[in-house]
Amino acid sequence: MPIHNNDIARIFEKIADLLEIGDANEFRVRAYRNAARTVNDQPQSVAGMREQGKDLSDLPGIGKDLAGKIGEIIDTGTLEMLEDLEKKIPAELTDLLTLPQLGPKRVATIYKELGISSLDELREAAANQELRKLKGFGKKSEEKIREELGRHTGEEVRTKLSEAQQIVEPLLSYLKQVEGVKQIDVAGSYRRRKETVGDLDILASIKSGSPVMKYFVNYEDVEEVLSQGKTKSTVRLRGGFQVDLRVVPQIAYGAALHYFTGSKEHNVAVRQIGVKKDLKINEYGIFKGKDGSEERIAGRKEEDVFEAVGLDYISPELRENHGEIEAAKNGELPKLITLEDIRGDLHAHTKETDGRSTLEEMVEAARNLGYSFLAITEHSQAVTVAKGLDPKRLRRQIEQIDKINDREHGFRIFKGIEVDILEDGSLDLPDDVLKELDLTVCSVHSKFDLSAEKQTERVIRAMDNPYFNILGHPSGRLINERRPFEIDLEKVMEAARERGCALELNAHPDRLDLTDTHCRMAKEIGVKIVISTDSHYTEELKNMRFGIDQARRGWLEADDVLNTRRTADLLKLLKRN
DNA sequence: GCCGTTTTCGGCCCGACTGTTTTCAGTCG
Repeated sequence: MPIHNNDIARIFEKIADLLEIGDANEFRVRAYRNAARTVNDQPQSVAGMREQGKDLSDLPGIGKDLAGKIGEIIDTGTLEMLEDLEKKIPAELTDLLTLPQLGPKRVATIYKELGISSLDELREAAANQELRKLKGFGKKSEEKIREELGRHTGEEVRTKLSEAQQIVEPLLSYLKQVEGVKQIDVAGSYRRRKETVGDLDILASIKSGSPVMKYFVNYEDVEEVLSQGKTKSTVRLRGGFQVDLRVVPQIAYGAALHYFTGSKEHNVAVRQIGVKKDLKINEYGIFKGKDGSEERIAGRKEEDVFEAVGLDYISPELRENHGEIEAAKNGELPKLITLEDIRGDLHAHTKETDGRSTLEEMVEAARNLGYSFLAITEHSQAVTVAKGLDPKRLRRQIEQIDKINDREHGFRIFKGIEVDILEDGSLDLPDDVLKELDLTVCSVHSKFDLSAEKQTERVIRAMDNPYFNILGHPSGRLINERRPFEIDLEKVMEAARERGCALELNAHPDRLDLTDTHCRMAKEIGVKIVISTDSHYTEELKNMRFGIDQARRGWLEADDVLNTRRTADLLKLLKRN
């Protein structure tokens, strides 16, 4: 069985949890967590890297010891150290850590004093009022734990960015209207435009006496106030979404915005540079000098933070400590793509198949977005549930588009198709109809369960067809719903570059397929990307924004993306020889 | 357990809020 990066990461996380419950050195614990993150963030399989003879201890936070442990996991599927740990501390105890209120210290107490190691036992003990007798616990803690056990599902839920946006926007405009609110922003992973967000961090600066905290905890969607202070409150909204509001003085707003935007790893790295320059950086500003004689030197603007440590301004999307700090130091940050760079959309459906808008409506909507082109790419015949097009119906659509194009000025409808890649790697429509099109989006919609080797072969064989232009939603994943299918995207990207094919970054917020790390891999390999919405009705064309977010997280520039080109240049690029 | 132009030992980011305390530990981000 191949060992995936997240198999390794999970083992390291488990070790970190168990070590922490066992009261190990906190930095040793952190080393395991860092390693888990590093491994998870690799776009390539770490097992594959090792097979190619790469030295894993070159990876950040992986030293000789952890490189050896990774090797052991790859070879044996497990780790002796973990098994030894589990002999001393029940592995189940880590389930208890998933409850808010319970950290390693209290879990250890519960285990030592009451012999409890599972959620069920904990539920019983809470019901029998045994927890409140423990040192460091009381009636309130016990009640909270009981409550949390009631709602506990066992799985971490991260909300899709698009859903978070629907929650944030009304809340933000509500808070903006409160008297004395000067500045307000959403920070955290939402501001970094991560594809999913855990909870929301809102930051505000106010005139003294502003009742913003009171308004916040009384917002109509608040289900429970989890904590409330002068500068920080936390609430849970109906539906379970957790929101923090932090209030900081205007003079520290920039420092706080940087601090709360994160990521944590990025912040730590920036602070470390600060420490070397004898600077203390926290959410209140940037301070020079030793304890006791500190002098604030900046913090009003976010730019101040970067300037103080000698870095170019780093866009929130890049702040993951994935090399952006080094790039900023050397003036080598990418000039990230923006929504304004996009000249059109290359993946859209209409009523003719499974869409909900007509061709004319889609074209009008695209024009209203300021686009110069829109590709109509219906499903092909294999996708029967979507009434996919056979050659005859596709030819009829081609004629229809030609007619509209004849009377359109300054706008071009591209004749396209989203053609299925069949199991044997052939395309679902014959070449003699594909050659009449401006472009093809080629997608896998069936046989998701092939081995990585077979799936990779299937897709690359499809690319051998000279009419293959763009690989649609390359991994097939649906966020929180369907895992990506097994495929070696590195090989696929190399094959695509050699053949002059592009990969789609599907901008639909449920897909966002490619991931940010894969976008970056594409850039490094030198294969071009197309950002498309896969719209099924006019309103969805606006999802381009989420694709741009993801592309920026993947370090993409306008030049890396084909649908930033002028119509004529793009048509030329799409012709393969 | 990692890391290094303060380099092989000794650091490793730092503050708010809560509950249980009676001056602070634990949790969280």
